[in-house]
Amino acid sequence: MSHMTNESEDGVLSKDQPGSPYIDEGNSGGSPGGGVILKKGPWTSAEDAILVEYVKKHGEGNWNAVQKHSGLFRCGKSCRLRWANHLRPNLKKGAFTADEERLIIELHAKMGNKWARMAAHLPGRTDNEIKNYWNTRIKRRQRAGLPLYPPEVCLQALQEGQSQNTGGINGRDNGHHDLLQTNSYEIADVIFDGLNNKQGVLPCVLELPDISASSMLMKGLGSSQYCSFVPPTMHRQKRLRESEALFSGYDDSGRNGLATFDQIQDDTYDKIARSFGLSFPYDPDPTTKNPLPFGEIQGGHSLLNGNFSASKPTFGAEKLELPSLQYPETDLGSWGRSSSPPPLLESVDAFIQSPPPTGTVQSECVSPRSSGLLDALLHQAKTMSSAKNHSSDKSSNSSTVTPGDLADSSTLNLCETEWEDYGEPISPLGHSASSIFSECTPISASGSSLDEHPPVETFPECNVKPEPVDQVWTSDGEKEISTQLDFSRPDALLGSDWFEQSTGCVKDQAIMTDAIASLLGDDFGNNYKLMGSGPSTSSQGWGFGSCAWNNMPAVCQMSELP
DNA sequence: AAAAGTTGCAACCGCATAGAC
DNA sequence: TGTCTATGCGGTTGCAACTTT
Repeated sequence: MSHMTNESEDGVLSKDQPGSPYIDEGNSGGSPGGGVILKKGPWTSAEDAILVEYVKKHGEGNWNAVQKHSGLFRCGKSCRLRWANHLRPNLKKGAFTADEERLIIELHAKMGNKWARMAAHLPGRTDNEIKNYWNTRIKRRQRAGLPLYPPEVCLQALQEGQSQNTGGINGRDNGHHDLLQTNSYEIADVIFDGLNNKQGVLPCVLELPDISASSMLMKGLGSSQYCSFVPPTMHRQKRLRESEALFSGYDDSGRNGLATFDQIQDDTYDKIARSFGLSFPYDPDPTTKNPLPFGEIQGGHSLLNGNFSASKPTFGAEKLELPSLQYPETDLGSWGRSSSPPPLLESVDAFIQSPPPTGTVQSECVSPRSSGLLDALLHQAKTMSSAKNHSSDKSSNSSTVTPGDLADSSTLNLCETEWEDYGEPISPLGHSASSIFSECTPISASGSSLDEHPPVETFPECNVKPEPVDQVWTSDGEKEISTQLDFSRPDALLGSDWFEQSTGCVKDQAIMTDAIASLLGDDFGNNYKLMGSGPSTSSQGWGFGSCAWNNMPAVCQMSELP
């Protein structure tokens, strides 16, 4: 959309008209004091022409000289912005393509709000354009109750992160190169997206002295972006429309599964979520209360702008980084090469192999602040795993509470408090992340698949009544997910072949199980009892897993023990 | 049909930072 | 070392277009 409404009014000062700068009456601004009054507001085509001409002659840069030499009454900053965002040659106009969208998502998962860096990967696109797109996307997805990142992105980050363990710290440098070839938004998108969003579970956010990962969680997962419910005040019709719009945003024939799944996920949400007994804003019952999702900041404008405003209170977090996987070129000394993303997992692995002395857990587990959300989650999960392992080792010998324990406890207490604060002591879902991960392989190995009913496990305390979903997803007639899937058993999904294929869960199960188990920690388990069952490695824990692995079908349910 | 509300985008501002001088 | 300039970024605003009431 253009704001060039004053085409007749050039808004430029002819070089032979010194001393009488044009000031757009409707957009007058500039500095009233001393010197030239600079024009603000929309650029006119005449101004554009002047700027283009100037750049042709003098090249880019030295923008403050533009005003002096061209007669443009625009500040250098404005000139630079105009040039960079609109006049620069080779700029790509029009809507983002599917591949570009996917790339943006992927890049954002890795970089966070590093728009310029993202733009570098998108030839012809500007940082501002990407930022606007992202903010718009966030708004749409929030309103539609969708997660910010497609699960595939999370999983890819996960896999990449883990591959770093063996592939070296440069493993992710090339992460974006194959983004455009990524064509794997498959059913997991539906399932995970749906589960994630509708469950709106983020009861627990780790709060470590180092705010990196936790802040990301606070601002990312903790925000409605990740645990988003549509505000209850939104009209259903509007939400539906927005969902349609959202879907249409991915609607592009020939596109991969991302479009397909995004297109149907709202319906799928309904089905899946209802099968979990979830209540979410689509509930037509006006009496239904939709408590704010965890992390939802009431009135938080930051949520709308999608930038996770650090200035907004987020569970007490201070000025925070965004939920990004930012890995600036600087400040990576401890991580090795500056050009590489922080080798989270290497570090964690090393950490696990060489547990720090008690009491140094947190300080030694400083999350690379430059890392992104997903990496941060990984990092935190594994860090906690290591910490827990260590502390549990110690606890076998002594009941001494270590600082690390204290941190965990406080964190978990926080979680508990937040559960209570939000008046939702019961997770809408019914399985623990740990159990999910722990069951991943066995179920797969035992042949549980989407084509068969998973064994109906007993969930003695489970409030969720399984409800068969008629059809989860159908795509081009090739991959039809069984209608018999018991979504109260997300492990059925996890154990399925497609899940294994799409997530690589089995491969990394041991690591993840351990990490998640730690996240679900024993401390937390003291307060909450896992409602699910299964050979969980941390059967008494709850909570963070389903949030940290927001895009995992971590299905948890908890109830507060007396 | 009109008013009110919403959305998307261009553009701006303030601040932080890097690099040149 | 300090200053200046360019750049990047988060946040915000204004407005036309669009949608809803």
